[in-house]
Formats: sequence, C-alpha cells, structure tokens
Amino acid sequence: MNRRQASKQETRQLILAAARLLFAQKGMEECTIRDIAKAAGVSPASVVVHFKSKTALLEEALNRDLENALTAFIASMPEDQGLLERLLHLATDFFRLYDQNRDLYRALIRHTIFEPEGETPHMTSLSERYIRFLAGLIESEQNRGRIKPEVDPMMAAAACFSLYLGALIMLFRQAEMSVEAVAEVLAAMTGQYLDGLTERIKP
Amino acid sequence: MNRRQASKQETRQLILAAARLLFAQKGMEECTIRDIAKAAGVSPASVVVHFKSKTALLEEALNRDLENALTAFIASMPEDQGLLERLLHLATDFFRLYDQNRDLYRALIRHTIFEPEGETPHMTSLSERYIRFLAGLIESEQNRGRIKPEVDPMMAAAACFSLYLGALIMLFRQAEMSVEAVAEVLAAMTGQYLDGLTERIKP
DNA sequence: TAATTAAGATAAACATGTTTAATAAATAAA
DNA sequence: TTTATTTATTAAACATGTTTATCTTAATTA
Repeated sequence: MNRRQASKQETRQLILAAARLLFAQKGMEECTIRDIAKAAGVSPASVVVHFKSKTALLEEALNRDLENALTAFIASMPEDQGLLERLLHLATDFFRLYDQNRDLYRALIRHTIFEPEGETPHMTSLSERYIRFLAGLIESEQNRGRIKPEVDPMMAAAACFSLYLGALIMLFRQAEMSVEAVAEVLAAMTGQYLDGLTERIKP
Repeated sequence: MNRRQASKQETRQLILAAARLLFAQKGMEECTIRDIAKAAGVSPASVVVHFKSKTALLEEALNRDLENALTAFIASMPEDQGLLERLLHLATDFFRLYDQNRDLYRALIRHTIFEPEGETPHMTSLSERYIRFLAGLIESEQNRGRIKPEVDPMMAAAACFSLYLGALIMLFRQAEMSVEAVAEVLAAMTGQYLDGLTERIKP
C-alpha cells in the first residue's frame, strides 16, 4: 500500500471512529457532519469524499456492530429448541439491540430499507444473511419431515422476515411498547404462519 | 368563519394544490418548498407555517388520493372470490397505484412508516383502516367456519399487512421488479400463512 | 369610531448536507 | 533529478429545510 493510500485509510478510520462515537451519543439527526469532521480532525468535505453521504456514513459506522451482533446471535442460538422458538430468539435479540438506541436504529433502517439495493450494500447484505440463516433453519426442519416438502425455504424465510419487520415497525412507532410485547405479537403471527407450513400427520 | 380564517384556508388550499401538482411532477426530493411556495404565490415561510414540515405537507398532499383509492379498492372488491384472492386484489391495487410513481410513494412511506404514530396521523389512520378492513374479511371467513375460532382477526390482519409491507419493500428496492412479480410472491407468502389459519376438516 | 390586541404572512437569517474549485503533496514520467 | 500528473484534502460556496423577528391587517374592545 502506498504512503498516499495508507494516509487515506487512516483519515477514513478517524472519521469512522468519530462517527461511531457521536452517532451513538447524539443520534443521527442531532449529530452533524461538521461535528463528526471536527471530532475526527478533518474537514467536513473530507467526510463526504470518504463516504458518499451522511446516510452512507451511518450505514458504514453501524455495520461492523450489526454484523458482529448477527454472528453472535446465530452462535448463541439454542440447538434444542423448536423452529418457532429459534426464530423468535433471533428476532428478540435484534429487538433488544435496537431498543438500546431506538432513535439511532430507526434512522438507520428508515434511511436504508426502501432504497434501491445497490445504494445500501451493508444493510442489503445483512438482511440477506439474516434471511439465508432463517432459510437454513427452515430447510433443516423440512429435511426432518416437519415442513411440507413443497415449501420453498427462501420464500418462507422472506415471509418470516416480513413478519419480523412488521413487529419492528411496531417497536419503532410506539415508544411505550416494550421488546417483550413486540416479541409476543411476533410469536403469535409467526406461530400461525408456521402452522401453515407444517406437515400434518394424518390422524 | 372569519374573513381571516377564510383567507387562511384559502392560502392553505393554494399551497396544497401546488404541492399536489409539483410533488407528482417532480417527486419529493426534486421539489423544494420554495418551488411550491412560488407556484402557490406565497412565501416559503408560509408553507412551513401551514404545514409543520415538508414531510407533513407530502402526507397531507397525498392523503386525499390515498383515502379515495382505498375506498375505491374496497368498493371494487369482488364478492365471489376467496379470502386469499381478495387480500391479493387489494394489495395489487395498491402496488399498481404506487407503481405509477414509485419515487414519490417510496418517499411518502419511507418518511412515515417508522415515525411515532402521532407524527403521521394520516398514514396511521390509512393503514389502520386497511388493517381493519382485512380483519373484517378474515372475521367473516371465521364466521363461516373456514378459519379457526381461536384466531384473532386483528392479529391475523396485522400479519397479512406485514407480508404486504415485505412485498412493498421488494417493489421499491428492486426497480426492475414488476407489480405482477411482487404480487406473485405475496400470493405465495399469504397463501402459506392462511393455510395456518385454516380450519381443517378431519378426514 | 379610535385604540388595542391578535393573527397571518413574510423577509431575512440560520443550520446543515453537499458540491465545487483550489491547494499541496505524493507518485510517475522524462 | 527535474518535470508532469494524479490525488487526497480542504475552504468556500451552494441549496434547501426551518426558525425568527417584523410588518400588516383583521378582529376586538373602550
């Protein structure tokens, strides 16, 4: 790596570190690019040169933690529980994470979820990873004969993810709603959905 | 009504009319408050005095059409079809509407769906109306014994709405995705979900 | 009717994300 | 080594949503 490339990476990291700190402290709206630039010791223009936009910087700043969180959540998945319990386990882990800083994560999701996929590469890849993992859970249940063979695991995972998003919207829209309450709603909805996938034993 | 109140309403309507026109023509981002103010023949400050923010103005500007659309979609609902077909009918109607101006409706939904309920009164009431209608459909199926009696219609409607939102996200995120393709995915997901609600005839 | 108050409208200012044009320094070319 | 070129950085400008202080005029009151 060049001397130039190296120093470029260094300022990039300075900006990222400052952004992580300030975004977490003050939230997305209350934290300006000028604030971050000042904390990083660079010019505001540099922030935009290194990261295309404030939204892109937010996505980049939170991505590492989110990827690590997903990895940790997957690793801590209890092996001995049923499919519904495991789906809820994962969802609830994320609810709890988002609950620690609702405004910040609301901003992140709000700014990324409806945008064209290419514009939000990290969130796109994170949700794809999430959905693929769900599909894996579903497929392994299917292999054990507990789910109808004609069910497409990716499609079913996408449906579970949609239900999860619906619950997430509740969490963000209703400040007084607790993680537990949202998880309960999601449990009911997902339970009903899985019931539709379930192979029925002929009585 | 006062002369003062009357003229206030008049400028409000001027702004709304200009906003409807310009938002539809240029989209949310490409259309500035100054543009709208100029077209309405008022000052930019007036726009903000009458509508709390640009987002609130967008919500207000599109609300009438959306409420009317929902009314029309409900009215045109075929009576002779099954629950799944009817759910899809309604969803597809909205997909087609949004497809006419994806950027504009993406902006609307993006700016409202994750915000606290009180901040987006129109979108809140629109989606509540949507969900209540779905719940009505589900309840009437339940009354005919086609859906398990223990299912809560509102909860099931919320689940269907979540699936609808998941499909909507696909539509907005993937520019090349057609309304038909999205409707097909939603059909599969909703079909599986309804299967879980269905009362099974003991063979 | 005259004086006072309240309210609607706005010009000007402000805050902040983003762009542009200029600078300086490192790399490549001669 | 000297020159030319590319590039990271930035200061200044710009665009635009929003706020503030001012002005005008309608409503109210004396």
